[in-house]
Amino acid sequence: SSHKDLEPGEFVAGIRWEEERYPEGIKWKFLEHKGPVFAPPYEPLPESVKFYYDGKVMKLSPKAEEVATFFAKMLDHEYTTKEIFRKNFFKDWRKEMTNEEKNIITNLSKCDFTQMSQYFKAQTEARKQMSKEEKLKIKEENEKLLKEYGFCIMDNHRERIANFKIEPPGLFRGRGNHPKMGMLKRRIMPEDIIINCSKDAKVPSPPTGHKWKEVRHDNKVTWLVSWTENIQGSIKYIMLNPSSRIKGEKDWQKYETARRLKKCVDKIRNQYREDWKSKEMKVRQRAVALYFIDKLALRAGNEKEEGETADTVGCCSLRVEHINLHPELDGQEYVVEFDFLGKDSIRYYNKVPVEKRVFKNLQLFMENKQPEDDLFDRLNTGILNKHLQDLMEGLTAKVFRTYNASITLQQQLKELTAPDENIPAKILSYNRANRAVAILCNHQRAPPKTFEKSMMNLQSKIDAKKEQLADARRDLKSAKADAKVLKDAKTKKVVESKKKAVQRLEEQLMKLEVQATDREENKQIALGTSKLNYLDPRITVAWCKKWGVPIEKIYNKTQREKFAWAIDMADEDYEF
DNA sequence: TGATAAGACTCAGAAAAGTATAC
DNA sequence: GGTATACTTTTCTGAGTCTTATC
Repeated sequence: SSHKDLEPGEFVAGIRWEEERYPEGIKWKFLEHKGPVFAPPYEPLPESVKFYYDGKVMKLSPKAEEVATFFAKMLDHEYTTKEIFRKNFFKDWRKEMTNEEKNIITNLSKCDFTQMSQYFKAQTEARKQMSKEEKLKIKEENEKLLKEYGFCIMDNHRERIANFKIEPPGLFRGRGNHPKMGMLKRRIMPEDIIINCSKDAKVPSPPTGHKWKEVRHDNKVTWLVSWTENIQGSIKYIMLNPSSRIKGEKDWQKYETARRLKKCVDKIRNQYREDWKSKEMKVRQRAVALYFIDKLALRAGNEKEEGETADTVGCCSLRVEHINLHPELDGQEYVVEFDFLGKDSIRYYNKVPVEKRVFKNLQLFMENKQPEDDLFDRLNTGILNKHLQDLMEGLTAKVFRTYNASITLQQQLKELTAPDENIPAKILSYNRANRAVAILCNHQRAPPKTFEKSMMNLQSKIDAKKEQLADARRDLKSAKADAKVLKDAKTKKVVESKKKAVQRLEEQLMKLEVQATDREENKQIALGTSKLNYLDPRITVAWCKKWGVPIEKIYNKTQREKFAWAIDMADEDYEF
């Protein structure tokens, strides 16, 4: 099928993600589902598991006990030692205590949760030791639950729901230095739940003895269920899986917007370079910020309410303290040194040579400011995006990330793929291209705990393989010598088989070495996020087709489901 | 009407669960 | 051939972006 140049939503018979157009803003006509699955009720601890306060056994009321178990389960984790975590936890825990408990338990440090903690560890261990039959039984129950609650009907399709289970109560763990860490995430009840479905659908029934907060029929949104969470007061949603029509189509649209940017990006770049010279400070700031977003793939950087979240920034919210200007550094002129915490408190550290004009502008923006002042004091994401909207319909700051990620993949694949390499080497090239994007987008991960060890294991495998290969070569050599003397069919055959053995070992060795390189280069880099969210999957599909690499080598089952639209659509000459 | 808050959606890495491989 | 370990996939839910509603 060659309909690669269709616009999103354009009609092609028989292909589900191109099936139907809706009027502006309408997301569906029919929606029916069974509602959410609630967290299992709290099971009180056995009598034998004791809690001690100030060295003395103390029986806790069920509510206080439940919250105590949340803490006990996290005892091994670093954040139970953090001041803020402990303070927040203790404050919320006390709210769940009876008056009597409140009078006794006044100091968290005097609480001894070790028995609880050991009890849960033993339970985890027991779960691992379960018999095959018991494990199978649990698996079957999960499948039954998925079958009943994990799907919905949206228009003419049965679609997988992403998160049909309600988040269980527990202690909030933010990322980085979150001021609310340790607070109690309360149990969500049917009375908190808003159900969204179509008027002609069967409304899901709430658990016996309960009522929904509300049932609404809003086909301008895609969610099925929502509730308000108690830590930040924000709304949580149950939505569809990425394999669904509604998500797939949106994903496609995202990449089409990025492709439209490709057509006008040169013009936009010229424009912001002009704007570096503007008389208006606001315009200059906008132009420098946009330059960063384009060149460095920074996020937009919305304002955040102070004290409500970890202190992280994006481009527009950068502060003076986050950059350092070096007129000269390591033989390069006009270097900007970035050091700040971005989304999820992941550190962004980069030394970037910039154009003189950008450098001079930054000096100007920083004049007479304190470290904690905004670098771009005349700019925010609203102003920036409004400007971008004028440059291209649908253009916002994040489109630059998508565009630069995808174009980088395409370029890198072109550059790195050697036509006569074998499949494993091709896959290494793909991973390297993917890695270039992950580095651009600053997608990092904590090095795996067993990284050093697993590297050493791999190295010893390589060494062993090298020895095998040396042996095989020696054998081949002596077989050849024999053949030279004897010249009979039998010895010739032996030479052939020894040759094959050497070849096979060479291939195996090469595969291992490739694996080692790949793993080493990947130590602190997370490839998943870019693969899933930034790279136009059609580039990958085309590359696989062009070089005969099976798509399964690049995308696993879930990823193939998510990118089904692209796998169907792109042929080998697709260009982003 | 424009600033702000609420709402809806995408994107994020850690951890748990599942599977393959080594021993 | 069974079990421990390593590696991969899935789940989880927090943290962003951007749009829409509200005062």
